[in-house]
Amino acid sequence: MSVAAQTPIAFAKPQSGLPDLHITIRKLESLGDLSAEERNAFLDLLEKPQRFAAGSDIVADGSLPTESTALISGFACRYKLFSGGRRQIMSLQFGGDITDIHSYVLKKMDHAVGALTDCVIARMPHDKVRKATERFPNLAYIMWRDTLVESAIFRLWLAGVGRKSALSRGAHFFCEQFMRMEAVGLTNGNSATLGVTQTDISDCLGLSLVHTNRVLQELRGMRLIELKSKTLTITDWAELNASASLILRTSNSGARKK
Amino acid sequence: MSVAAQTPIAFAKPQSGLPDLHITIRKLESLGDLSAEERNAFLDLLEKPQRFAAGSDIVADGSLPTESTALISGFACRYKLFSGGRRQIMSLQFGGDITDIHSYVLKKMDHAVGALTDCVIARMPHDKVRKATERFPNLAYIMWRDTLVESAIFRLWLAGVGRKSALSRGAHFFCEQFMRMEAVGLTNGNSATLGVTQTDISDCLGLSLVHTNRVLQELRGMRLIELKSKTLTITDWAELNASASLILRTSNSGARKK
DNA sequence: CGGTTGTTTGACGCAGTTCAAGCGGAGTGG
DNA sequence: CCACTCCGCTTGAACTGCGTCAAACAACCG
Repeated sequence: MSVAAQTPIAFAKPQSGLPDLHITIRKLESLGDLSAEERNAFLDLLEKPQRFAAGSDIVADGSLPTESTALISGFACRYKLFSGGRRQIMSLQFGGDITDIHSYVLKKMDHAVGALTDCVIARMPHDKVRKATERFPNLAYIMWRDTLVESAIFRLWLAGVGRKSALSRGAHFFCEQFMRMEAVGLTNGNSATLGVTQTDISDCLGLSLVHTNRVLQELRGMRLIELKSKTLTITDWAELNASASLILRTSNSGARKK
Repeated sequence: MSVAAQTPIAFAKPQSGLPDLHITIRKLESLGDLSAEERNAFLDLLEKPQRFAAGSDIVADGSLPTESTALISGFACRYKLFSGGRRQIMSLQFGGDITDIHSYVLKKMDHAVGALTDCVIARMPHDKVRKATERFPNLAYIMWRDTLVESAIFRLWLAGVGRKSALSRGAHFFCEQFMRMEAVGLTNGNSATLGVTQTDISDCLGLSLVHTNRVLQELRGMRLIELKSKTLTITDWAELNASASLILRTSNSGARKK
């Protein structure tokens, strides 16, 4: 994850095998309505797709990008690396996610974006973004919305890591990923391809790998999910949801009882 | 914290004892430059200040506010309440903070904002916000920046709760609050008034009250901070900072060692 | 000065971590 | 087609940071 193994393949060849850029539009339209003009303006922002190898950084921590990035296919994550190699993943990203509008507004990255699987991305130069949002304020508004939704997800994760049991967090994680993937058409019935390892999941949940494995086994044992060879199936949505909000972890938190 | 004890005092009397609304401008200007026109336009958004009693909700979880809120004085927090009375605080807020531009963009609150001490707030009706941001796009841009900075803070907290020891988290917490308060002029040398209880801090850190108390004692014992009767003094800034990034908690996280 | 809210201390328990080792599948080279 | 090697998954056993329980103390306030 430390070495950027960027592979800016020149896609002279036709779109063969290349995922559809329109997944970004599906994502934006899940946040608000777009006119045909706005759709085209957004697609015009996207430059020629590039491939990134699993394990490489798409955006480095501390960098000052001059472009934002849309993820077209594959799985990436926002993460922060600590001394001793400890990693906390702050969000999972997949097709349609814009991985760093932040850099357009905040300039400097306070975390890295890494490819968990092989990824295809499309860059969006900041100056083109500025022009487009000036011409179509609604685009800026929808991107703002996007960052706020992500912010809400951070709050949920924070609350979970802070106050929920490992099992609840796991249940929540699968609910969330499945719903987000469904919104951009990456699911198939009750199943979806979740191309991440248990190691990655443990860094999402703030758990050790060993304990994450045990949580997964418990969720499987409860017949709430199936997860093998990267295929996630939600077996019992209602119960999974219920487990996600259960707080098994005890804590004499200070919230006033009254 | 559950019952809204709003006290919309009619401030017919002069501003006597009322804190200065300009603290909101200091906050915004810490994020970007404002023209005199923009400053005035923003101040015009603010309605007559209201008082909220400690323990009451300024914005309720799940509500659909038609106004955003600027905190003028006092301490508030974003929080989420779980079954069994467990609470996770997602951020501390004080003078100058805009507690819910979210509601302007996202409509529905996914968390509550509660007053930890007596507070004075000023509402900003959404329709006035819309007009002002249409007229002054830079205002919208700066508010977007504000939400993104907050988002970055959420990520830091998440990483801390997920992967750092209790002591590190505590050290980080005091660093962050002090720096943020300094940015709006709420500090006095190395000291600041932090009007929150240890119970509140424990819900920020995702720790139990008892353990939070022990962390505080350790930080005091290390001569990094002093904290009594609501006055926080940073005794050794460099060491406090160093402790904040130390990861004492062990974890066989999956981040690739290589 | 009594009631209420916030802080501190001690003893004990457990959820989750660490250490260590074995297993299976997928590639890769001979 | 087998041998070798990663890499990811699983399991067991011991350990510990932090939570829970319980109780006393301190500070504030009308």
